[in-house]
Amino acid sequence: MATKCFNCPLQRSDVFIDLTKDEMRFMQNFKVGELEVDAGTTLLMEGSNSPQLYTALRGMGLRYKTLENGNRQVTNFVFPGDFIGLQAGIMGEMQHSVEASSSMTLCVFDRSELWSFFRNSPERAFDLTWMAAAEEHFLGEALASVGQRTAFEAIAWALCKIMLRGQGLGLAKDRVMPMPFRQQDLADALGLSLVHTNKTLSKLRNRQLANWGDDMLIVNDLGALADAAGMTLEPPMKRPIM
Amino acid sequence: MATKCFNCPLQRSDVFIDLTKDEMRFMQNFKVGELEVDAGTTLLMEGSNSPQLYTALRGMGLRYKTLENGNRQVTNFVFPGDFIGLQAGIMGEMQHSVEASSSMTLCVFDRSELWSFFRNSPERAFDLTWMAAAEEHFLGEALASVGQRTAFEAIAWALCKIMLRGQGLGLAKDRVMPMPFRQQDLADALGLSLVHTNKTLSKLRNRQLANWGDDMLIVNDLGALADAAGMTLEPPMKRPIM
DNA sequence: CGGTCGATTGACACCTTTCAATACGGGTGG
DNA sequence: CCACCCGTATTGAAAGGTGTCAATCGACCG
Repeated sequence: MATKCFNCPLQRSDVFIDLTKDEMRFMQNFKVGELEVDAGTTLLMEGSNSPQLYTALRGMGLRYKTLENGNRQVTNFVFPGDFIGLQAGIMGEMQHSVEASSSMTLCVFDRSELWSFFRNSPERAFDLTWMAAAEEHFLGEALASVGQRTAFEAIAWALCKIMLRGQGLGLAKDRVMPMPFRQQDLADALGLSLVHTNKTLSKLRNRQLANWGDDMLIVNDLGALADAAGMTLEPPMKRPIM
Repeated sequence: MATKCFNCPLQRSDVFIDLTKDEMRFMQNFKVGELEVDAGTTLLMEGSNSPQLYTALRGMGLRYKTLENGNRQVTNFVFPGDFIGLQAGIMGEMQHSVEASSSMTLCVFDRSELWSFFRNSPERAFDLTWMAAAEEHFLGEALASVGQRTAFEAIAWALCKIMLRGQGLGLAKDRVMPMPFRQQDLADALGLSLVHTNKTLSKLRNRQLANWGDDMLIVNDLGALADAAGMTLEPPMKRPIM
């Protein structure tokens, strides 16, 4: 039985902007169902023209591109509240693939209705643009990390970002949060080799900055980790949710 | 004397979607003036909350972020038709700086009017989202280049991208186009050192793939350059213009 | 004509990749 | 119940791409 929007568990998290009653009704109308997938499932393929859009409700995943030479670039990690398929909705087709890293629950929307956002709900249309701009912002930061940071700093940066998102969503209990990704995923996100990623992770572990293993990430001192990354900790902005 | 929108020189280029008469009127109303700047001028600063938005009419520039350690990451090059300030308009403040690399002419809009796009012109609001999604797409590609390509491939990729944009805009006459950037700019865009960038550029020159010097970029065989980059040449999508 | 900025080049250090091998846990079939 | 296999994590050694340091050069400019 699909969750009703006015009962959306994500709305309880305070990182999301509360929907008005009108918006809630509008979204409920837009929602066509719910999807449960196993870990490893590909949700959207690069180049696909999916008729469906999703909002992640539970679980985690990855966005990635595959290059001509077969290399893979992970462009972002997917967390609850993330909107999936915006590019397909706006530009016609996905520019990257999306895959589930853990089992996931997703809210399913009908892409053909996307236009009605712009016609009938300027606020929701604005939120859509906000999300695209936020993703642009994140990719800019990721680019700066991959381009300008050392492997050690980059990995610290990534783990810090992930922990911050987990905390905002209430996924992190007592400095520990689930992290169902593989080391290869992180390596592909930062443009590093698997071997070097592994060795750098153990260096972070030795220095007691971060401990990732058994699908769990433990960070005792987020400030120290941020220092190691050469970044400044900023409270995440409140964001809209679809 | 400011250019009138219905006389916009960019509309003559066929990479841009034609504006309808209504949209043209709407934009003309939104436009508050024209700005002429010298090379080296900073148009927007990271963190700033500028009351003005721009569309580049002539000239080129760069978008970049500055890291805590002082390193600079160039996130994109600015060409005519690019919209500048969208992030400030949507998210409240700029997440990157924008600087002119050559002298530039810019169309100036009033940021406070941005909301009227969503309220009064769903089509224009959609185009705004389209642009944000396109920038997201580009940053994903750039991330993949920096992360997964060798220095040689990455530079070939970047020069190829630049040449393609120049051709689309009619800036490239007979395989030659103006390129007012410094080698340091390209190095900062690709996460490479200046020295290595310089040596790689001369390698491209020796192999007759690309010749960049004296603010001019010459590419005789774009296909060969794309091959060297390990990328597939795709005709650029038609895009909206603000 | 000295001074600055960008481009160029050589030598050397080192961070990161690649290659290879081992270990460990979970699933599967005999 | 136990071999066997597969995916993932881990570790060591060696090769190599890229960064850093330093010096030179040409063009432009006050």
